[in-house]
Amino acid sequence: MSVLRMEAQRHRASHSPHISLDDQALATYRNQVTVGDSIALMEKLPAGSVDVIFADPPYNLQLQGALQRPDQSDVDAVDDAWDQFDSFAAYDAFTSAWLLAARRILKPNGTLWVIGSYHNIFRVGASLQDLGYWVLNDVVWRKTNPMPNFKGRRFANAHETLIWAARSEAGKKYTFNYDALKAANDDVQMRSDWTLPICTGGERLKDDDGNKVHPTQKPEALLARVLLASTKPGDLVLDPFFGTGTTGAVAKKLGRDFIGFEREHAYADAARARIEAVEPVPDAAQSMLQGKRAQPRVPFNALLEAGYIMPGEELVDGRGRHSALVRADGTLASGDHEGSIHKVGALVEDQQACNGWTFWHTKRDGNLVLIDDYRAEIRKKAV
Amino acid sequence: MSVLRMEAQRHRASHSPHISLDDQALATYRNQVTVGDSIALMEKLPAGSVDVIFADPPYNLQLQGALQRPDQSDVDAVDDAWDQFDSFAAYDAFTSAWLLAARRILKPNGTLWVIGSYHNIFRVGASLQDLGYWVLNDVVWRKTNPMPNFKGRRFANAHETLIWAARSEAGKKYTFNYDALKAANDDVQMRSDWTLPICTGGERLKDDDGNKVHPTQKPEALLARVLLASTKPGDLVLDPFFGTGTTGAVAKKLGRDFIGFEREHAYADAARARIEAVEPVPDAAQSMLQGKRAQPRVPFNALLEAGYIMPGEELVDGRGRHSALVRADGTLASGDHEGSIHKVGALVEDQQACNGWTFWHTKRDGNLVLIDDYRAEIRKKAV
DNA sequence: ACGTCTTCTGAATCTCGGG
DNA sequence: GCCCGAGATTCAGAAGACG
Repeated sequence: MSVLRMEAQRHRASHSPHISLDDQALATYRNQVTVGDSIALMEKLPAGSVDVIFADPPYNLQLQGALQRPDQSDVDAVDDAWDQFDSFAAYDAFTSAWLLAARRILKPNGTLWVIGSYHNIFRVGASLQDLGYWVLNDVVWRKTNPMPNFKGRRFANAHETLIWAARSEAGKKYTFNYDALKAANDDVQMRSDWTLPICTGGERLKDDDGNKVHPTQKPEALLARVLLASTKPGDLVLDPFFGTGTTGAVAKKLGRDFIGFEREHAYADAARARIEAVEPVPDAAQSMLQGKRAQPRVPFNALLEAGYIMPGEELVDGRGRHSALVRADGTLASGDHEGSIHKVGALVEDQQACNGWTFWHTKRDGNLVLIDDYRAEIRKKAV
Repeated sequence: MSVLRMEAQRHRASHSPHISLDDQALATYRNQVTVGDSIALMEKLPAGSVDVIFADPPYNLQLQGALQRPDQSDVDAVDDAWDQFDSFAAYDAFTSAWLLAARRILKPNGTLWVIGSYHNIFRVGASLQDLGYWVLNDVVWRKTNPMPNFKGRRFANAHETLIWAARSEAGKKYTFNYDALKAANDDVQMRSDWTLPICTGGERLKDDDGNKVHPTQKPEALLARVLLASTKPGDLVLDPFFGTGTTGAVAKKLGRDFIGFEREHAYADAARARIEAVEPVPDAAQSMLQGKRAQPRVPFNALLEAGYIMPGEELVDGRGRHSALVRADGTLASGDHEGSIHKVGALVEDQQACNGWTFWHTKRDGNLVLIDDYRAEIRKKAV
């Protein structure tokens, strides 16, 4: 919505006797960032007035002590007060309350998005099902550059989960721009897993000291997919945990209206300044949707999983001077040496490094087959 | 476990008075597929007897007999909110019941895997958190070849979610083969998103008419990753919803023991035949890459005792910025600082911590030799 | 200007054995 | 259960430093 349209609407709302109280309430908050408690503010909005709600609620991370990287530097933890809850019960009560308030103001065919991690997303998902929302998809945001697991005790937490739900099972006429998404995705229908980098670089809001303004700012590309998938131009999008306003910035860029509720003045101020600077671009949709088509990484264990190589098989180098046993865990063993295809290659050759892909071969019908050839085949299939 | 070992164990269990009742119960079910109700069967197993549980529970709310109302009446397929809540409640009761039974038989440091989709995974996740399980990761199985969304009204459902949880927050010594996974993944740590094809082709069990035996047979590669990540060879893995026995087939192939519980005779029969045909990988290929944490500890003193380092000698760091005197008692002294190789390393570097093994060097013929190299030699001899 | 090397950082429930 | 001390642990990408 243009600034002119915004002004005109607010003018009507406050001056015309023909405008209902409901419309006035909506106009008060439309394209504004309002500081306050989300639930109390949502209760001021008329029922059935919002097309889409995007919510990035506190995750209830329950972090224990400090965490250090292997180089001894400190990890900047999300230790803010707003993420602290006494118990799962307290978190559930909070979750049900805001989901209930959100449901009242959603249009009958409106949809809700919530993002979370394993700390909270099961609570959120169960709550919204209990309240009558109808899950349409869970969507996985795969991070290209997640924070690693520094202590090597778990899988690297490389994704977050979004739930996309209709207001109710009856709300079957929700907006889903299937064809636009498909066209932007090289004519393949959009899947439930989205591969996107986290928010860094120039997009990340920093204060004067160079510190990040918000600990969990989401990338605009993520919000762009959400809005382009589930809203039409001119639709009204509410974000009850507005933070630094990624939802508002993307909404403005894509010609959608937004309502932002945020408890912290500092975040709200940053969001206002940020959105003010956003220029709506007519063709933003196309550019924002294009995902990167990186060559998929195929690790050695994919060859075992695909059946190209069997555990217990022997690999040899091109000149037949070295051999190694393929173990079921996807590692090699050769004499005293064990490790990845690269490490064992380096060890048997007594070199610092070795590209195992172009070093090791299988024996097939008396011929040597480079394992890199299998990788190429897997890549071909994976597209 | 070999067939011979299996037979021997069952023989002992039934004939020797020295075998406890608990051991007898375990031996009865070990490497067997047992038909019956999972919960009732789990209650027959001794507490704390299972290393890992993998569960692929039913989630179809309407069609499962287990999900009848308490009065045995069928849940009606009407879609009003009350009935929805009713069926969720029934599903939650079922979920809590099997998760509780599973938790009793898990070893204190055992872990649980559950796989599901957005229909049920939020219920499962919330339930297991409520019961005291401690979530370690949620893992996303990205399907390379998912079924498309035919109606074009949602995103293609291209993934399923696994939850990996410890029995409790206290169970910190769960098995996680970090180093093996990393080596098999081209020396990059394994992430929480796994890209694998669905179960098709020759792996998919078909009946005589060419129809698939089980509607949701999981790929063996998925189970292989689960077991390679969280079990050791010889561990005992329970699958309470065994289906056509992917868990058992992979367990046998990788040298793990399994217990399979399945309600349907047809699935159990198919699973038995399938597992019977499985050939375990050779023993040598079953051994897994062990990381540094698994290696025996070598005190610094051992280097002095073995004559690699002499008391009175000087150690230096790699960049030649610090030096320390080796004292006869195996401690270092550097300026005002004294203590272990680690403590003095940290003190001279003004860091919180330091791995002395990879910090200090001896000077030999003008070259620096890392003291960790001496440790490696001692470890090699100790074998 | 250009390429290379170094430094920094991101929603994180992040060690383990012995006394 | 607690406390203490040994010693193990990171990937991608942006930005800055340096030659």
